[in-house]
Amino acid sequence: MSSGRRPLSQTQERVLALLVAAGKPLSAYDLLHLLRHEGVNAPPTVYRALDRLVRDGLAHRIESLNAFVACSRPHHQDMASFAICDACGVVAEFGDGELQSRLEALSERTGFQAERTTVELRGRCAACAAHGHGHGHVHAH
Amino acid sequence: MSSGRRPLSQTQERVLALLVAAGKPLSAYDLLHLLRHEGVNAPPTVYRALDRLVRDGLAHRIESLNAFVACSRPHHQDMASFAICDACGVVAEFGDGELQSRLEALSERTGFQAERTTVELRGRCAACAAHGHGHGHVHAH
DNA sequence: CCGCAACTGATATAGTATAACAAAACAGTT
DNA sequence: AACTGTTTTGTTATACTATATCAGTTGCGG
Repeated sequence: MSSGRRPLSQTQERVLALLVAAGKPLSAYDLLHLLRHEGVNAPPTVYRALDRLVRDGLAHRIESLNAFVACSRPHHQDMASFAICDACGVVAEFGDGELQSRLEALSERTGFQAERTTVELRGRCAACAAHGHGHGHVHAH
Repeated sequence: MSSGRRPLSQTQERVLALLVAAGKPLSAYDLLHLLRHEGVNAPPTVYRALDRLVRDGLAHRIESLNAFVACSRPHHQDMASFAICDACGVVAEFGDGELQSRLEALSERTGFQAERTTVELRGRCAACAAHGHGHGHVHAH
């Protein structure tokens, strides 16, 4: 039996590196376009790399954006939550123990067995809220 | 100045009725197929009706499913959270004041101004967890 | 060497969502 | 009734997101 996980493949490394470099969520197709000149031409390749990264906790999927972001706390494997600024696109990842235990308490009460939890706040980060970026929107296109 | 909102249009009523009748999340295209024989032929019609229902708090979007569900507590307008059973497809909506104040406290601390909050638990409801529906999946297609 | 598991390539297709424009419905006002 | 602004709908086209499928490859343990 092999103890540790397999190392990341070339493609997986590249995708992770691009996510880290971006510092913001990228869609699978954003990644695909960035990888075109490196010989990656097909969506499945990107999705498969992302699957692996998400499974290993090195990246997260942001459901409300249909996009992916590098994990900023790869060594923690607790529940991750996200605050997403709709003005500048920055995502802050946070782990909130109290939030987590609150949700676990809810599981106890209701018998619901959670396997995956999504917590996403959409709004304006402190900088953008202060800055008069009151009504902007991020467009990737 | 008109005080109350406009009443729902025919299409909006129909979409809401279908969501209520389903008792589960439906995708926009599920709704579109159900409405074809009533003269609705185009995605935008459905999406526009859904926009209205979501704006008014009569329906919610489930981000992790790309689907929509009727609000089970239309008179509350506080934060809604969802527990989604991946075995039977049932969605339980709950409002959790403590969860909400926890997230508001986080806003205070960080200066992040949340406009919209998504909380979604994916897993198995009590019935399915007990029942040995340990590994099933819901497929609409 | 063999077999297994993971990864990739490639093509096709399915599923989700919006842009843009014209037309009609409706409420409130003059 | 005519005017105005807003909302809704119709319609066409398109963009964006994601997976199915099958064949081929690579790496590693037995």
